[in-house]
This record gives sequence, C-alpha cells and structure tokens, in this order.
Amino acid sequence: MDLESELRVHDLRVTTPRRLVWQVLSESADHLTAQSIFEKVNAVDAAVNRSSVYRTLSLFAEIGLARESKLGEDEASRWEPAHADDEIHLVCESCDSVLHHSGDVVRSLRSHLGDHHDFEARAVEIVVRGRCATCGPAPASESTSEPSPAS
Amino acid sequence: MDLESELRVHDLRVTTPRRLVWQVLSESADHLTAQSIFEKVNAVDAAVNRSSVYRTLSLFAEIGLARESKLGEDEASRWEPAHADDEIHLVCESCDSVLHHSGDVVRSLRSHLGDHHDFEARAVEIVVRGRCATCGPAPASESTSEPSPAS
DNA sequence: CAGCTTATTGCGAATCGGTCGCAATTACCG
DNA sequence: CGGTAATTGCGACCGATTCGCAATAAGCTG
Repeated sequence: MDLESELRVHDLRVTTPRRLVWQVLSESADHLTAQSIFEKVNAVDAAVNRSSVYRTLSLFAEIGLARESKLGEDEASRWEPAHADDEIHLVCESCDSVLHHSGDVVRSLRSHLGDHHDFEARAVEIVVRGRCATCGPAPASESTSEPSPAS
Repeated sequence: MDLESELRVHDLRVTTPRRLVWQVLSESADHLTAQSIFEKVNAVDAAVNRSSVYRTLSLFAEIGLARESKLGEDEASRWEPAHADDEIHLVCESCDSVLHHSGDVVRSLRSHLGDHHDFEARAVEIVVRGRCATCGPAPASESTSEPSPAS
C-alpha cells in the first residue's frame, strides 16, 4: 500500500512524522502501542513529537490505513496496519501473543443480528482471551503462569 | 442475589461503600461508568470516597458479582451486575442504548477455536456497534437523525 | 527558485480515568 | 467491651491521550 498516494487522495500532506509512523507500523508484525511507535519513530528522527504520533495514528485510522484495538483488559490501545474487517483477535494470556483469526463468525453474526433482531451491525469487535496452541492446550490445574513456571 | 452472604463466602467485610455500590449497580438497568456510580453513591452517603468505589467495583468483578466492559471506542469502562458469560453487547450508535444478546455465537466460537485452532478461549468479548431496531433499519443515506435518543 | 497560504508540527500544559501509600476507621471475632 | 486486621478516606500520583497556540514547512503558483 502506498502511503503517499493514499494521503494525496485525501488532500493530506506527506510529512516526516507520517512517513515514519507508517514505516514503523507497516514494518512491524506486532500490535504496537502508540508509545512504542513513538519510541521507534523517535529513534530515527528525534525531532518528531509524541503528539504528532498520536495525531498521525488517529488520522491513519480515519482514512483506513490503520486499526486501533484495545486488546488488554486495561492496557493502552494497540495499533496495526488496517486489515479486513472480519478479523478477530486471539490474545494468549500466557505468552501475550496476539493472533488474528478470520472466519465467518463475524459475517454470520452480522446476518443473524440483521435477520432476527433488526440490528444493523456496522463494526464488530471480538477479542478472545485464552491460551494459544503453543502454550499448551490446558492450563495446569493450579499455577496460572508462563509456559515454564518455576513450579 | 444476596450481597452479604456473597461477601461472607469470600471472607470479605460488609461495609457501607460495598452496600451502596451494590445497591446502585443492581438497581440500575444501565451500563454505568465508575464515575456515575460514584456520584449516585455519593449522593446517598457523601462520606464514601471515589477510590472506594473503584476498589469495590474491581472487587465485585473478582468475586463475580459485577462485570466490566469497554463499550465505547474511547470512553471509560462500564459496569453492570454480572451476567452469564455468553452475552454480547449491541451498542446503538444512534441512540446510545446498549442491548444484550445471548445466542450461541460465543459458544460456537469457543468450540470452533478449540477444535480447529487449539486455542482455549477463556473470556470472549464481543461488542457490536450499529443501529438498533428502534432507530430504523437503515441509516438514511445522508441525514443522520436521531429518532429518540434516550435512556 | 521565491513567495504565499495554510496544514501540520512541536511544545508544554491540561485532562481524565484510574491507582497508590498511608494513617485513621471500623467490621467482626472472641 | 476490647483487639486486630481489613477497609476506608484522603490526596498525591500516574500513564495515556488531548489541546491550544505559535513556529514550521508542504505544496501550490508564478
């Protein structure tokens, strides 16, 4: 996806903060916090301010380049390049990894709500917290901790 | 549900803040913010502090009396008496009402993730934003009028 | 390239939801 | 009626995010 043209389409200027934020965002596979994006950007160009990063991120969200999601029960927002809307987040509480899953859940939920409950779904947000395949199928009956707990 | 016994089961003391918070929480049908709960509680007994309300709410969440959810994209957490886990929130962006919906979505999502993806779901959170039945099935192509913003 | 206009930035202060440390209370047990 | 640990009230604190405003610079236009 081309940042420049995407910005131009919306009559927005191509600036250093925007270029850098986009670079960081699209290069990282992970779900980053605004803070860590700021740090990465700042490491490249110390002149870029935190506010600009925040402003740029919400701008990107508006024009559909980025997506914000609150994954942790408490934590700050996480950012990622925009995806298809039908993505749900699987957050592993053991290793903190975040998987994407796109199935027909969202689609069928949408139509179910529309058909039977007259509710027109616009945005569907699904976050599932649990344990991923790598961290073992079942949490030991007691110790609720990392894959290699110090017993 | 009986607050006193529920607290006693967990070796917790029955105090004024806890009694009042529970009263407010269970009497209101709505999804309240900690702030508004504090205000209501405070109106009854001005001696109750904000911190206590926060502490009480998270305590209630821990012992399964209350449930916290982030409904708005940005807003503060909302609180409600605990429900079955299989509840999803339908937030109407036109009238701001919040409906509950319990279907097998959650259940089937759980088993699907478990069966096909080795992901053991613990907590499933689904928030659907859109338009409720009352606010009209389809948003007029332009005028985003609010039929009856209420509750 | 120089000049102009105005979108965007940097800066720092402000806001806001929520948490914390600690001394004063107070619920509950005997 | 104590004794004692759980809980509270208080106020300072925190981290994420936002805001106002003057300075800067992107993108014309000539």
